[in-house]
Amino acid sequence: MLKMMMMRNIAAASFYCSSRRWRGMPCLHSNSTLVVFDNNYFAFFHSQPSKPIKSTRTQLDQPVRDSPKITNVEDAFNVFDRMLQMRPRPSVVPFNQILGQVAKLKHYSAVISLYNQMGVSRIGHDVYTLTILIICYCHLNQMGFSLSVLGKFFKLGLEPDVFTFTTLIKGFLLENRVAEAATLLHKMMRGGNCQPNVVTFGTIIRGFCMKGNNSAAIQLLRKMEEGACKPYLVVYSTIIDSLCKDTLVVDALNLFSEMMSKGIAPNVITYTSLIHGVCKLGAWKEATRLLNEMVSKNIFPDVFTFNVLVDTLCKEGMVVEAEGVVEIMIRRDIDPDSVTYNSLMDGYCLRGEIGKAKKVFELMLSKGSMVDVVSYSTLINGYCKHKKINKAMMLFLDMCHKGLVADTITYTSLVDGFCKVGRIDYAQKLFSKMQACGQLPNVRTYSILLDGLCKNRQLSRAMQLFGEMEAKKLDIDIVIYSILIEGLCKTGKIESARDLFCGLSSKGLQPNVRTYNIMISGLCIAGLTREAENLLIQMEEKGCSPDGWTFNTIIRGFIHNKQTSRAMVLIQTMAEKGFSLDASTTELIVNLLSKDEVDPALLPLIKKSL
DNA sequence: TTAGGGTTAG
Repeated sequence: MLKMMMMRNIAAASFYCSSRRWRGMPCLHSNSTLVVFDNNYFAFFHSQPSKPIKSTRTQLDQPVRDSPKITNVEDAFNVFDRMLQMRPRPSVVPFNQILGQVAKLKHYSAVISLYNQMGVSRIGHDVYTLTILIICYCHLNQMGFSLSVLGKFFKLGLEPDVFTFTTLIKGFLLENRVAEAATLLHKMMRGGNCQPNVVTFGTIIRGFCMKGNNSAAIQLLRKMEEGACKPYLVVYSTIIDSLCKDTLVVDALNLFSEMMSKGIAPNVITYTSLIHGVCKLGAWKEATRLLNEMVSKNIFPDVFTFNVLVDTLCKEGMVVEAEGVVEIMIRRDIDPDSVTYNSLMDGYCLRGEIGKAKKVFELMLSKGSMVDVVSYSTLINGYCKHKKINKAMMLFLDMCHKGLVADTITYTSLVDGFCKVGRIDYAQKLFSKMQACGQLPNVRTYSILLDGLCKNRQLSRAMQLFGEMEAKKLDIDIVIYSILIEGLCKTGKIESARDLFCGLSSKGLQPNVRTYNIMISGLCIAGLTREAENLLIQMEEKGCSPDGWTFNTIIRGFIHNKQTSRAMVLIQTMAEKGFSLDASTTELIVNLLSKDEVDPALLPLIKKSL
């Protein structure tokens, strides 16, 4: 209902956005028309001032000395070449500016290439050049090279500054090298002439957040508050975002209030994190409130905010509504980007509407350089999920021809696709190929291949793969154990399955409802219905609520083991808990009724449970 | 001219 309310607001807002009145008036919030629905005000879509008209002048039309804003790598290389041909040569500063702008576009390898060209053309380096180079190596997870650039500083008699060290700390944290990051921080603090600043501490706080250690992040925030290096918006926003990602939205909102009470004003990034957090919890009313609140402060949603809305709607199956949001973006002169379209494609794939997803993909292709690895992976995943492995492989080859590098997620989707069509040998080959191509399988990849092997009754290979995961010290989760327990149960190895199940707590893992259901099903198949029923009691005692599947499995177990009266007792319990008989259990009961094996007095109960 | 926060895929 709340979702529908939100969508009606969006739809209403869309109407006003397209009206002549709105288009002619880049209005302020105070002048805007409010869209009212159940006391919610959804004004932001038609209160945001229009963006200025884009200049048609290309980057190359502008003189180098104006420090042109680079918007793509091709322009960067062109401007760079022109500068190299200039006589006298420009100083190192404009070269640094180009390197910096390309780094901001996240084309780190291109920066390294430009840097090498500077060396060939005998253009000197300074602290800026080398720091930008370190940034690039850090983002490419090549800390070894970053540290060798640090060596260049000393060789050239240059002194690294707080920017250099902060970047190196970030690089260490990105590679999970926490101890080295801490050592560098302590060296800075002891050194005297290059003290860490608010960005350094912000970087460390983000490192804690990335590791899921919100309490350490908050502890450091408190220390900053006590000291001279006061936290500001970015630091608070970092923690607010991390709390939202961990679904600790109440804590995030409390920190948000605390931040504002200290006079620190939020911006669109802070609000987008909060909106994302509440959307993930399905708290649409709260999302609407936050959207209206930000607009009331003249903070307007940007492409990130809209993408959060589009993606959440798509994940909820509301792709038509998501398309509506995209239309609103376009009217608001906010260009949908590849993230927007990738979310839409995934939304269509989730609904099984691959044709529509393909149309979005073709639209992206027609727009030029919009299709990326995620776009291909999304569509590949859509085909794989619907057992169209040949189409998925065609796309995979196409992306390789275009020079796009398939990542772990792309390969994982394809491994899943091959497993789904029973071509387990191909799945295993692809699993090896991805590693040969430098893409490491993660826990998800392993879980998919393990499941494929178990479902194809290749249990010994599955156990071998599990051993590989243990040897690699991967973070083996309950999903992996559930797959193995199911594989053991289905091959009649109930003892081994029971051992694995009972050993979960010693590994610090809690079975979830799926794990219980698998074990209960295994016990029923083995005729151990009493033990299955005990497990039902045990799971409830441990706070894991059974679902309809749990009850139906045990009821079928009772019927198969000719324990009809016990089945009827459980049907009663199930009905009291609000669950129904599923199709296969119903079929068994109808069969019993036809053979007069059920007391007619129980008929009303059975009817009630259907 | 260099460092820190928000969006997508399994």
